[in-house]
Amino acid sequence: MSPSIELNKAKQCAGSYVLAINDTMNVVSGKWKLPIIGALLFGKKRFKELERNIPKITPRMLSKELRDLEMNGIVTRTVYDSVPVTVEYELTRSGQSLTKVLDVMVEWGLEHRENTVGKAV
Amino acid sequence: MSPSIELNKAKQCAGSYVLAINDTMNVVSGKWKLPIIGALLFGKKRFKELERNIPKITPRMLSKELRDLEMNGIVTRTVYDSVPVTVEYELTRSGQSLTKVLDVMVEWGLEHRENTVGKAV
DNA sequence: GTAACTACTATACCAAAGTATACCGGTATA
DNA sequence: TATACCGGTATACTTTGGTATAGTAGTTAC
Repeated sequence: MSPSIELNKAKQCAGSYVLAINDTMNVVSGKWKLPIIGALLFGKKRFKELERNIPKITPRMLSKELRDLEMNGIVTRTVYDSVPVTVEYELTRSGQSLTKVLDVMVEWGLEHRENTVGKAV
Repeated sequence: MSPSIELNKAKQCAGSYVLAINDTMNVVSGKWKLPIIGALLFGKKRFKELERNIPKITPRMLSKELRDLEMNGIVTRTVYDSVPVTVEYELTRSGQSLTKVLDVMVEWGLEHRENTVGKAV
């Protein structure tokens, strides 16, 4: 409940620091995980909805990444016994709390662009 | 100078939001960028020092990633006209400010582990 | 003169990540 | 009976990322 205390602990133990960063990296790395998480931030969605919402993704990748995210506790998969069966994907609390990470990423990205105006290429 | 205002602006414009996240992802993704940045957080270092500090990295990858990070404005490369020539790599202000991003990554990683105790595998 | 250090580069290879295309069984609609 | 939607899977391929191994040019120490 007190993240800054946990953070200080972690900083004193390089091992868990690295472990925690790797956990986070596993969730955000790859071409499609962030687009999928981004789509689900607007609410739960079905497979085909996600496929339509995320340009250029193939069902193979969508399926694979959803399984990955489910195993890592980022999304839940719920099968409804309707006809035809519908499957809904939803972010867990952990998944939703990724916005914290994304927010500082946006913040850093913007600052970085400001810091380097005209210097690139 | 007021990051939260910038952040809100970005949230209203999906385009720059995505752009900013991609900028950040480019800097942290890959197997070696974070280890290199991590090593440089303790102060500027020379090529061989980095090579010794980062287990298992090959000079090819170190060279490539340093060039990458330099082009992206994360590290500076300074050649000293000594004998033999020494080359020092140092984090830019942007590079140093990445700690903000890494800190929330650690924080989220730790929280996520707490949220999912015993649930994985 | 030969061994070792500096900061790399070159070539070839290998493995992971991602793409393309097709297909599956089931249900509903026309 | 044919077509289309649902939630995927199968197979094969390409592209990207990373590894392994060797070598470069210059300098210093023995």
